[in-house]
Amino acid sequence: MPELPEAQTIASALDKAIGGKTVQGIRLLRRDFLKTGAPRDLTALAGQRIQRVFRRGKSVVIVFAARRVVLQLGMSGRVYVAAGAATAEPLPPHTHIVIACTDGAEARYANARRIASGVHVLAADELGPLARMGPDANTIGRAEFIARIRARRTPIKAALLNQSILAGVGNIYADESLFRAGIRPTRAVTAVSDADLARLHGIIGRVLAEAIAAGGSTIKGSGKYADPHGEVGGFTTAHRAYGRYGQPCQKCHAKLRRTEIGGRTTTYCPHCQK
DNA sequence: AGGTTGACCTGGACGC
DNA sequence: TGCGTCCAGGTCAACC
Repeated sequence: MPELPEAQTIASALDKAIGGKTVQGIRLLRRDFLKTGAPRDLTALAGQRIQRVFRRGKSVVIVFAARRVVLQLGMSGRVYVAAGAATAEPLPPHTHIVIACTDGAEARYANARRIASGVHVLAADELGPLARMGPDANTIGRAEFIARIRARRTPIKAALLNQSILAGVGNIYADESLFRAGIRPTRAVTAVSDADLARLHGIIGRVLAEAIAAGGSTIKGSGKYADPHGEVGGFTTAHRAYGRYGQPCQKCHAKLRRTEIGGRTTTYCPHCQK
């Protein structure tokens, strides 16, 4: 499930592969993935130059002079790049958009599931789904982080997952950050001190930075993530909480517990996380 | 208005 | 081996 580090890895690879290049043609293979804009808005990008590709929250944004194309990856979104002879290879399953550049490079957006996924073709000054996003979780300042979290009256984990408060944190990095901070995910924001929020802010920044450096996390099973070159994420082995319920805590050896917050499976250590 | 819940979707893991 | 069942979860809409 691509969260900020996985989206960052994809956006960086895509920027390197097609940034600055001119589009020869764009194919839309499955129309119902287009959430904003018309199919012809997309195909009309032929001949246009891709200025750059960047990440915002968990989304990948492809920038043209007069348009932006936002790829929401959802749970199972993947992007592949191919160049030269590789473009002759069959398209990966569930490929919905193919962007071919004049030099032969190709970017392919695939997505097996339609959950929380979609493509938005926006005007250059239009934000679309980006308008609802709070600041990126890896660059937000400490004071603003504390103020935005403080404004809520929910469990701390629900606040971290809320993209309008903070963009980019999903289930994996919420569980991992709260484990490292020793804060129980169910604890109300009102019961978390400023000092703990300040510490959590630093930990989230470090966890995301480490995950980006490792190329993200790959979870076995549905929507198995890999970067545009097929490399799986290296951060998975660093997981200490996510997906480890029933296994011993790596700090205290207590059995990790599972609960549910906002409909998401949540794993925590009943001893280390208060 | 903020908080919470459920729908959406389908591949893969797991059990018999 | 093959079938059935369950689980995963980001986003949005709807409701409280």
